[in-house]
Amino acid sequence: MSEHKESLNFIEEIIEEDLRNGKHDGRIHTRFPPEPNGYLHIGHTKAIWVNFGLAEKYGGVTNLRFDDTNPTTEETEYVDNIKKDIAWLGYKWDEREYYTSDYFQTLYDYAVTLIKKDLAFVDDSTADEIAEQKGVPSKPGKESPYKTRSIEENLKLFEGMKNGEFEDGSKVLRVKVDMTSPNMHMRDPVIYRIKKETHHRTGDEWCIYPMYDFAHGQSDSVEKITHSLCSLEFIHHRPLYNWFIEKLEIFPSRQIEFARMNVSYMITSKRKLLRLVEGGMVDGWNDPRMPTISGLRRRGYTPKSIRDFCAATGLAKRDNVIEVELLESILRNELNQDAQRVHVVLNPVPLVITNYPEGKVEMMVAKINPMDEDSPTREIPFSGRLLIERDDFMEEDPGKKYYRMAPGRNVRLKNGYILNCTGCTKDADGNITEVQATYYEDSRSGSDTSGVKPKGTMHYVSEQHAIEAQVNLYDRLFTDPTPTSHENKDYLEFVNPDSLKVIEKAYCEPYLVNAKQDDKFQFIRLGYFTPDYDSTAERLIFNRTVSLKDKWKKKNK
RNA sequence: AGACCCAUGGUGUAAUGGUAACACUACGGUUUUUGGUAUCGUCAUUCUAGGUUCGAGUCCUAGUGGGUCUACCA
Repeated sequence: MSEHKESLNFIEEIIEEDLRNGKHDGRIHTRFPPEPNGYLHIGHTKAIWVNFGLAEKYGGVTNLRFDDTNPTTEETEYVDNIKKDIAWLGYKWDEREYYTSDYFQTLYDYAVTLIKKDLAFVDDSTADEIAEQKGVPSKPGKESPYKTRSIEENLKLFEGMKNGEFEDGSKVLRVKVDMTSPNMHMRDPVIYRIKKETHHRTGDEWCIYPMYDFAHGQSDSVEKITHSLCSLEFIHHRPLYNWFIEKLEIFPSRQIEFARMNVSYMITSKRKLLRLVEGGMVDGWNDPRMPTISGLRRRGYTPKSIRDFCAATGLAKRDNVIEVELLESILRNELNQDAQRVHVVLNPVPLVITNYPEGKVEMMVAKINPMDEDSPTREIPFSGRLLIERDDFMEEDPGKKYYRMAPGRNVRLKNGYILNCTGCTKDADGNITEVQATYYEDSRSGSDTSGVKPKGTMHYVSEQHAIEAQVNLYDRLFTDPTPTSHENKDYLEFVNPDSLKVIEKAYCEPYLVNAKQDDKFQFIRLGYFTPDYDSTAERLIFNRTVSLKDKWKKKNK
């Protein structure tokens, strides 16, 4: 038996080595630390997958921690949405729901410790002055004139800051690291600032708030996080992260950075997404075209498809733009297995079967999901007057590569009969108002003895039995794979004007009256659809999740 | 400009010093009562130049290219 070695990503290798060395007694503990100031999007799913997924794989656990150190931007509403999104993705944090704001007292005490060790000082410089002191990376910075304050004075002033004795912006607490470091984050970074604002959880209890660098790593330590997995843009913070662990002598969590995931035709900048929402280009943060988790959910994406996508795209440190086609492929793959098949006609033209007995109705029995051996069946009404897609008929036969209806052509109706097209009727403007055909009586689906072998198969609905629905045809939001990468062009110029096409009246087979929220359908030959949040039994609304692959359409482009 | 990170088909990820693999895309077949699915095939002198080695995508050096950082945001 040969040992098949599973290939590991670089973080799994680190974890396995730690496990081999018995580090932290073999404990794996990660965290996902969103700031509750916006909605989660496709990019966040990677970080969620990494932190939750890796802990799960190695028998560890993951904390959900809200990094709420900035009262200006954070709101409880976001907390609730973030929890909903993560739960929907299928990850559990049980009772491990934490808030950095829970540690405000601990963090304050840590700061006092640093002051006592003469490693922190209160600085009266303005933000501009501090920036000036830090200078540029290529030249050493200048020391703050306040850096020489005594420990006692610093202690007193910091307490004063805490007690609200000073105005916003008048003082900050800084740590004494290294003003000559080429790493700007090491140039005596600010760790506390005054903000007399109401915090979503601590209210007015505090008026000083720790900065990211003095909150994140320390929270990791407090929670005994073993592996703090974050995206590459934090790599320059790591020396500081480790500096605090060393100086504070706290639990040595380890920060490991990976490349964030970018997806073509999507953007993830909060600010840029906000412009779409505010500009009315989309219908809110959960518009089915948005890359937000709530948008993807409304669009009909499944949690599994998103998790599988994260897994399929791997983990590394190089910049990447993953083609949406991969996401769509994974999605289609899942939906193909699970979706209920139905007949829906989006752009109808009546089809009259001239030799079909007047008033006759037959019920065609069809599998709901042909991919499933034991699929239950449904009944599709068939009659002499049907609706078919306008695109499925051509008055002039375009040649032998064409498989659909044209005068003289045979074509199979899925779950129906084989037809021979005889012609069409047009109105005064030349628009086709009706297509005519005859049917082969012995060609019924399932008991076809006609011997006729048509090349094409089409879907239909019986006109008198059809139910109406609104159908939203969503397409990608941008016409360019990387809309924000163009120096001279605003990304809004690439907003796809055809990203939504609303079909007010589509015609569905009766089976769809029972469509429920979260149901996944394949409209045969058209694509995958799911009921919109606003869909009701009285007024059905379907969103297109993704179209079917269509070689024919592609060929004819 | 300095420091840091990165460099494998169109895209993404593998190959853990032993002759480039997998998935997606694209293109071309076969099958098919969804132009879907399934299935078969085609698409790379591993950024460049030196070096170490019997042997280098992998290790070393230099170069080139791309990214990141220079917030009282996270």
